[in-house]
Amino acid sequence: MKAKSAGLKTKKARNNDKGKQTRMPHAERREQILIQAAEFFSEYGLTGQTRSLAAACGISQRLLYRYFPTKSALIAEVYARTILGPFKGDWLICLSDRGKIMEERLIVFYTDYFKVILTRRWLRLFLYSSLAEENMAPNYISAIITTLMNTIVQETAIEQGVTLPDDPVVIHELGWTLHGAASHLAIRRHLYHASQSVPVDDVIRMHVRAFLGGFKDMVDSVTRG
Amino acid sequence: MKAKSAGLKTKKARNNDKGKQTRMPHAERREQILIQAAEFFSEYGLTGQTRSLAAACGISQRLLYRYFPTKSALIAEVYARTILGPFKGDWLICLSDRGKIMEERLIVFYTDYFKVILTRRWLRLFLYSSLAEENMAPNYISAIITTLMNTIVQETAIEQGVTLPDDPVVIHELGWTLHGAASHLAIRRHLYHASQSVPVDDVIRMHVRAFLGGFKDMVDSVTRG
DNA sequence: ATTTTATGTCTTCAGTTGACGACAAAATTT
DNA sequence: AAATTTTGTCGTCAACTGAAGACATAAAAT
Repeated sequence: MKAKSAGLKTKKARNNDKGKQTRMPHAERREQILIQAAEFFSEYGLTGQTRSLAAACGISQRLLYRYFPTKSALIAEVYARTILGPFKGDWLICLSDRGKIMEERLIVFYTDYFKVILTRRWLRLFLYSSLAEENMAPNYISAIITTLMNTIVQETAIEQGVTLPDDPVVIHELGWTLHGAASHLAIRRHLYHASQSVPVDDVIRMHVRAFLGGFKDMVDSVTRG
Repeated sequence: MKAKSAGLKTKKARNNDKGKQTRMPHAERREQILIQAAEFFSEYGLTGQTRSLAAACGISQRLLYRYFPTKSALIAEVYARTILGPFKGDWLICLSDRGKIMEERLIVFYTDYFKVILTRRWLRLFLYSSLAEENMAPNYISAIITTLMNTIVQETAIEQGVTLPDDPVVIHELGWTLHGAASHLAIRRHLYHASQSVPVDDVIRMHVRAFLGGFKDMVDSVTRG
């Protein structure tokens, strides 16, 4: 059952499909494509076809190439926006605010982080990219995450009066305990479709308390062995 | 620079490429393809091409279709073997062995689990599958993981004299704290190429102690709120 | 030794896919 | 209003891709 020459509608006929086929200013159209592309590639992977993407945008496939020289150039820009864009600068400031107890800081931060970063779209795109290119993901975000981990672990250690080991890699690893838990919560919810019956905020609070409650034992574990 | 008609070697000539082109018994060849396919699809994703896979196997593309009716039938079998195959039945027994303290049981289990299940191959294949098909992964493993989580949380609660909430979903979620940490450790190491300088066993021990040390607080967190 | 069967390759096909030349029309400039 | 530029589409190309027909040959059965 092939479509054969069904694509013979006049331009007017096709315009009727969507109501308006108005000509868009450059920046606006580009924006629209980038937004659609983020959604599209995050769902279907980086191997998703340009024709499907164009259809999703309601434009011809050729038009994509007026705005981006190649498919991978488009993907690179989508990645830069979707993955790197949403990181907030003031997260670090909030995490270092000793006016509040660590539990509150962490709960606030991870609740926000989960909502802003760990969305379905972000996660899927991030995973697709990480799987496809060995060091696309890590190179870009490692600096941010490193700082984040350092701040969290250092602040927690200060609050609990714990002495940290010297090795920065170990400190990093300590922070990943909580960060990994949050990340993996997102993977479960967005990718594995785990039960959503327990509210995210509750689970995050649980993880934060487990982290703080187990922090001393954890540090002991790596300092003594 | 195209190969043009470079594929004109006689069969003998091609045989020399690999030394032996011996004819294999059915089961053996099938086995070889499945092993190569697991490696192949885990590296290049489920969209990896049958021609490349055949090349990796050192056989013609056509031959794949003698052993598997379609590409997706091959993938399904690879998935069943690689993802589901390596689960060990006696893990549950070890975890329930009250002759040992929980810390030891958990360390032994997760060290083994990391080595056996959370390999690069397993992880990548699992993620590719999860991304591609909404509920391929969860349906297959959910039963196993559920039992695992229940056992771990229940045994820990007994050892620590903690009363658990009734909601099975919450209990599930408690267990995922540790399980997610281990899984995410694997993601970091195998996918993001994080530093490997701290031995896996040490990190796992750290996570287990953090889990046990924070368990009471965590349960309090979900029972009170 | 001859027939049969299973293993394996070459070749081709129909549909896909990134990319682009050529053309049409709307918006802007002159 | 005419010329120019920009936005947009159609059609096509060459390489790719899953699948399968036709044929060759090694191993096993008769």
